[in-house]
Amino acid sequence: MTKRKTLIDVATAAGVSKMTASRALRGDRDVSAASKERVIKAAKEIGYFGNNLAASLSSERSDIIGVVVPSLTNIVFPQAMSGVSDALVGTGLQPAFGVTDYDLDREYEVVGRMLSWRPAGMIVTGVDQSAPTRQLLSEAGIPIVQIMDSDGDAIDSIVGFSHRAAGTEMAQALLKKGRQRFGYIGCNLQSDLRAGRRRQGFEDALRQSGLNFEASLTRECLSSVGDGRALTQQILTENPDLDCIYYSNDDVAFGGLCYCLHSGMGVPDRVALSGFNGLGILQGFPGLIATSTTLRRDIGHAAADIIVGSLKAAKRASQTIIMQPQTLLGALDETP
Amino acid sequence: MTKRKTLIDVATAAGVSKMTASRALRGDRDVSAASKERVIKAAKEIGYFGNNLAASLSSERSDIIGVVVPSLTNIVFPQAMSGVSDALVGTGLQPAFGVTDYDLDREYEVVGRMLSWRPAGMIVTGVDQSAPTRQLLSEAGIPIVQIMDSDGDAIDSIVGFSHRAAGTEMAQALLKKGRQRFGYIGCNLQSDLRAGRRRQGFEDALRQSGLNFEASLTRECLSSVGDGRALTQQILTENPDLDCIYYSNDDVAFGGLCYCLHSGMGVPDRVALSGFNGLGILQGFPGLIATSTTLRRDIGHAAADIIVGSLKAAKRASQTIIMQPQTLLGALDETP
DNA sequence: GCAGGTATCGATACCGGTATCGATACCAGT
DNA sequence: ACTGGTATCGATACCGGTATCGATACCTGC
Repeated sequence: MTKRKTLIDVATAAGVSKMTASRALRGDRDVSAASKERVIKAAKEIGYFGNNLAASLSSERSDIIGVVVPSLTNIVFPQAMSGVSDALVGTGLQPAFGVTDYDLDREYEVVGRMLSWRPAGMIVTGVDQSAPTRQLLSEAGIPIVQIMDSDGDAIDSIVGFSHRAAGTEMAQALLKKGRQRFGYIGCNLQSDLRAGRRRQGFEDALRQSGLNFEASLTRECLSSVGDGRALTQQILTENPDLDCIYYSNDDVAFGGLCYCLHSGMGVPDRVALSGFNGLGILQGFPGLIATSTTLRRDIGHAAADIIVGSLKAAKRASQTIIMQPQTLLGALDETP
Repeated sequence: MTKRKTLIDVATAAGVSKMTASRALRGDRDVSAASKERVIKAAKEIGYFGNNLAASLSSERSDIIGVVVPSLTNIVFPQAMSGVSDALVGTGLQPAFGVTDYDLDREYEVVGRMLSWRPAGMIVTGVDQSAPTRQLLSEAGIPIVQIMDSDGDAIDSIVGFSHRAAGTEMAQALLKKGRQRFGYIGCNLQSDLRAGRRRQGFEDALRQSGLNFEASLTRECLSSVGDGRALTQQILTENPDLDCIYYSNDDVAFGGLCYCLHSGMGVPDRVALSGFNGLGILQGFPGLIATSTTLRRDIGHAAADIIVGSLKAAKRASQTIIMQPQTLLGALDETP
């Protein structure tokens, strides 16, 4: 490969100093229109693309926004990332994504490595960071936004909602519809603390009515839909009297719905199914699964906006934005 | 915020020069065990996390692997990213993801910006890059791997398969099962060139048997499952004689299955449905949709391995790995 | 005791940009 | 003609690390 082009090559080609070339390319002032044009033309001709490393090192700032998510295989996180990505288009900022696999030590590692690229801001998922991670973030001196969850202490800003409250609200809605015998099915609860909080919130509401889950199956899962189907078969076989099942999320609930449809069990009359997220998959059988719709894209978008805003304002303005999930009962709503 | 710690702070704290500190932290040779220990201890105490910008600028290399995908909302790409991410754990390399939204100009932009971080390697999706993008990549002097598609010219290495062949194979399998009246339903074909190639391959096989699609509905979609359901209703209403529908992918096909189950149409006896990817969602109704299973995670993993390997070997060894999809007919296989 | 080798360390020169400030040229106003 | 101001540009000093090479100390064998 040929040596990579540097700013000096551009400057030489344009017949100016590298400083003038630098200014011209960045649209800085103090450059005549004529030089500017010559430099830009020269840069294009020799195929110059700059070196962010040097630029950021020198200017003590980069245009990277670090985004840390626990998983890529749960579609809600890519959707949130998508919102971030969209919000940053045209701002000159660029997202960089990192994955933690729901592991707090990995998260520390990933955050540390990201910070060492001196990003302009960071977006991290959830509020359950370890103490060292929180310290890293809060000492970084850049805007930090925690997303997807508001059941905890803020490092700086938060865009999310209370999973606990979402669980409670869903339980209350189902109770109001006369459901009494509840089962719970969950996947990956070890690591997914937010799903655990939803369950807790749900349980709280049940207890307030003197009830509790009559059965509960939790398991580390691979295929959410397939496992949801299998676990639903198991729970309904072992507990044929259940009239409502709360799932850790929509994927698993949808698997349950597939089982019920396949075995001819009436949904939601005979047994009501309730998930979480309002995923697109539910459109396969509209209204049959009660869910809480969460605005993942909007959350990602809003988080990015906070960072863009506080970079422009050149000051940290911590804020907390709650994007309340909406409880949708679907067909269940039409029953008395 | 307090001034960020630099290597000099660590060196001072440990009572050595910054050069010795640098060597100690990187595990370089030429450092006594005693100094090494003191430096590492000092670094931990003052919370030093390095500055990748300076390190990479100076050493002319970074530990970033750039990964460019067209979309985050189509689950197959996050799955491939996941494979990359896994493969890089423990290698000291770090993935950085970029999104193009299926836009060739955005792709050029994203690739250019990534390259200006001087990554150690790049993984890009597909083989349909624009000429300028290809030039950027091939001149970067780093290992490049194109993934997910082998129907085109390689820049360097390729890990993928022929979508065209996959379409052909599926059509042949369905023809062999006696299907004769085919419909096609596709979402987002404008941008998803690979889905288009599958359709072409499928059509090729039909023509060889003197057949063709009797009906075809394509549309830019939002919710694949929901749109698949609606489009299937439409195509079957307008063409009640179809005995097989090929979809652009499994999501859309699954929506179609939901419609058929809901309206009591026998699948696959009355009408066979065929998708692509072997998604987990199919486990909701195992075997009812014929599909081609693609190894997204493995593709991502293999691509990352190629880069890791060629970095270790310090030479570019272009290779092409074909991970052939497997055509699964499911329940259809049990019909004569 | 001395030559030659090895282990350890630090001074110095970069890497490729940007910030800063001074130099130069040119203009208008008096 | 001279002064003061503005527009344009370049020399220089960094940013925070790493590569290189020379310096020093210590050890070994004869």
